[in-house]
This record gives sequence, structure tokens and C-alpha cells, in this order.
Amino acid sequence: MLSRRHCIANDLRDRITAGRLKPGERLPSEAQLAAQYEVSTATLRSALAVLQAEGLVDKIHGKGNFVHRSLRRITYVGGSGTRPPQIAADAALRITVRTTKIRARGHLTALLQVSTGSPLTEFLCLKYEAKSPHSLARIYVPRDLAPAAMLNEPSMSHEAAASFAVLLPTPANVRETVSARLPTRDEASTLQISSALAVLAITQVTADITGRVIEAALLVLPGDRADAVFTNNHAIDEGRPER
Amino acid sequence: MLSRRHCIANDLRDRITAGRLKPGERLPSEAQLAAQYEVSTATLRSALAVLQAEGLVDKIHGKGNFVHRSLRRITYVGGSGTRPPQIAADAALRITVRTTKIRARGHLTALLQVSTGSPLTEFLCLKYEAKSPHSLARIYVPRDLAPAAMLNEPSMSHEAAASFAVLLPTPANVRETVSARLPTRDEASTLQISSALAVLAITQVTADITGRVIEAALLVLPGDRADAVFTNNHAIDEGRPER
DNA sequence: CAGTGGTCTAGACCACGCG
DNA sequence: GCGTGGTCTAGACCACTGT
Repeated sequence: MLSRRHCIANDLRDRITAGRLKPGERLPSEAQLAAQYEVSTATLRSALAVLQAEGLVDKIHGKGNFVHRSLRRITYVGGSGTRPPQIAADAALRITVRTTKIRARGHLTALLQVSTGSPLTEFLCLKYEAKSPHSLARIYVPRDLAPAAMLNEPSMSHEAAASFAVLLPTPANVRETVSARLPTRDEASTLQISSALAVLAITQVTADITGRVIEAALLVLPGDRADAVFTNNHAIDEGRPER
Repeated sequence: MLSRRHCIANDLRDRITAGRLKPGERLPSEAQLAAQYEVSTATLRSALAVLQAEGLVDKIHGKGNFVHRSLRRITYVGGSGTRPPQIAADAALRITVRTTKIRARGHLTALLQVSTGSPLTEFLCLKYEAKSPHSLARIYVPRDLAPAAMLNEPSMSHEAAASFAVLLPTPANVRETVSARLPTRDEASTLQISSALAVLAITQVTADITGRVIEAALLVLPGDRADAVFTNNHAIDEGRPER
């Protein structure tokens, strides 16, 4: 026996995945839907919350509920060392970078293996596909390693922005840690996603051959459209994994 | 300006992370908490829902709300090819394996690059730490490759259960795809987690040198306590990533 | 049985977007 | 101003857990 909330969520989900409700389309207002399903607005809203957490529905205050526009999937390609790891920037991605001088504290000291107060440069990178934010990266580099040119160059090349390690002299060892969590308040609003939609968080730490950490990158990708792929070898190739 | 829901969630979160509410401890009943905070039970429940999605609170119907017992973290070690990738089984993990003969269909045909109806063996592996389920893996192997011994061996070694590829003759190429999503109904109940707690889903495809896929593993790890780590080199070593 | 969480209601009032 | 979603209430009733 399913609760009405789940019945309604299932019904709407089916209508969306079957294409009877199309991406970008506005759903009837919550009051109307509540009347159609003969439930209270609270119940109807809890059904929509399910779909929202699944990334199928976008709620916009004052405007309505919309079938999620299925954006291009984001594929983070790891298993680096030969090429700079990066989000596959197939096309038409716009990147903004904000550079800030900060001092290490908290987790950053552990990640970069520097002491508290150590000078760092933070690169806050935001990628957009058209007008929708797609991914967020915070990259930290010890101040003495950040090439001076980059510090003064507001719009750098797309490729370089994704990772700086490749520009540095010595070959790099990379460790990437991937986890699933809810976005912080800031991340949710920056990426314009629901704070109930889990993100794929990737922490990428790059060291030179001496073991010195030369870069730490914290990437946040919306869970509904992101995968991270790690390959030994390019021999295996085909479609998407399950689900 | 924060909603009362978030105020309450923040307050309880602080009390938990500060240790004033201890792991395993039962919270006051929802009615009592609602009275303390002077809100309706609905509002209080929505505050608890926030903490539940963060994995900080376990709700048990008929018993109460409990501060989440912080279990050992699960670290999935990828970047394989030299050693079988596996969940670090530091100690005291019990594994159950259920073996089923099935036929390929849907996503599995694409993953294993076999045609629909092709005979497979499914290994459904569940790891427990004490009595709590910790991770779930579904491993698929073409029937003609599954060693006959394993099919009849109900309790295999812990190491072998995590990945079979290492037992096979030819060296392997591995592709691992990581994503964040909500658990299915089955996964949530099997892992005894909230269906609002995101999971880290890892799809691991192993091929032999000829390019033939010899194994596909679908791993599901609770997002609140799992990381996947991919390293080029073991030169970098220290604590946890951010957050 | 009593106590707990789970679901749902009918309605009030607030905040946002747009004409 | 009007229609939308966002928050909250006070309470009813159901379902599960333990005694």
C-alpha cells in the first residue's frame, strides 16, 4: 500500500519520463494539482518534494513548478596523470573565474599540507551552459607556485582554468576523492539547484614528484547530471552505466 | 532570516556535532520537541527531515528519533588494475553473498556488451559491520567465465567476494563510473538508510586484454559515510578531504 | 494498552514574480 | 494586485513498538 504522496509522485514521474509532460513545461499550480488529485496542498507539496530531490522538477517561487530541463550530462574524467583531469567541455561552456588571495586554514591546511596562515591563491571557477550554472570548482594553489601571469589574467583559456597543474614544471601525482552529499546553502544557490539534490563532490589533490602538494581542487557537480569516470585504459567504450 | 524549520535543524545539528547529544541517544519525542521549540509537530518534523537527509538522525517508527551512530567510514579504493579494487575491509566486516543465475537485459547488456538473454551469474553481496548493513554490491559475470567453484561455494573469502576479476587469467582494464543519487526503495531498505540519504553509486566494468567485458559490478554506498579514492601513486597521504 | 512516529487535512498568512 | 509557491498551525487518524 502506497501513501498518496508516493502515488502522486509516481504518477507525475511517469508522466514526465513518458514525455507527456515535457522538459521546461510548467505544471499546473499546486492548488490545481491538489484539487485534481483530491488531496490537501500539503500532501501535494510533499509529492513534489520527492520529484524535486530526484532532480525531475524545478520549483520557482512565485512562478510555478517546471519539468526539469534536461541539460547536457557532465562527465568528470579522472584517472589523471597523463592529461589534466577536467570536466569534458564539449562545447559552449562559459567559465568565470574569480581569483582571491587567502590564507590557509581548516581543511585546506591538511589538504595542501601547509601550516595555518600559509598564503594561498583561490580560484573560484563557475561553468555555465548557456545561462544555467553547471559546475563549481574551488582551486587552491600555494601562493609561491601560482604563475604570476594567471593572477592578473581575468579570462584565461577554458582548458587551463579547469586545472593548473599541467602548467607546472614537474609531473604530478594525483589523488581524487569522490563523495556524495547535500550541497551547502551557498553551493545550492550558486548552482541554482535544490538544496535537497545531492551533489557529487570531488576533491583533487595534485603533488609534484617530491611529494609537495601543488594544487587542491574542490569540485561540486549536481548529482542529477554528473558522473565521474576513472579508467585505466581507453579500451572499454560504450554507453551509460545503470540508472 | 531563517525559517523556524532551519533554526531548529541548526540547533539540533549543533547539539549533535558538539556532542551534547551523543550517538545512539534517543531524542525527546516529536511532541515534546515541538512543545520545547513552540512549533507545531509538522514544523518540527520538517526540521528532523533535514537532519535525516544529512544522515545525522535515524528515525525509527514507533520507537523514536536517534542520533545517528557514526559507523566506520567506508573507503572505496579505485584506480585499480594492479590490485583488485575493493572496499577497505579493515576488520570485522561480515559478508553475505547470494548467487543467482539470470539472463542479461536492459542496462546489463550494454554494460557487459552481451546480447539480451545472454546467461549471467549475479552475485548479490551485502557487507555488514556488526548488525548494520554497510554496503551493497551486485556483481555480474558472463556465465561461461564464472568459475564453477564459486557458484557452489556459499561462503567465499572476503577478499575474493569484493571482486572476482583478479581470479581470472588475463590482466584487466577497469573503468569506474561514480555518481550521486537517491537510493532505490530496495537499496534504502537493504542498507537500512533513509530513502532521502543520497548514495555513492559506483559502476565498475572490467575487461580483459581482448576488450571483452568479464565483469560488471554495481556498488552502492551510503553517502554519509562513504568516499571513493582514486590515486595514481601512493605518494600523497594524509587525512580526509573537506567537509 | 500507552507512546511513538507517519500521513493527511483545511486553512491562515507570508514572500516572490510579473503585469 | 493577483497568482504563484513557502511556511506554519492545530488537530485527526493510522501504523508500529513495546509492556
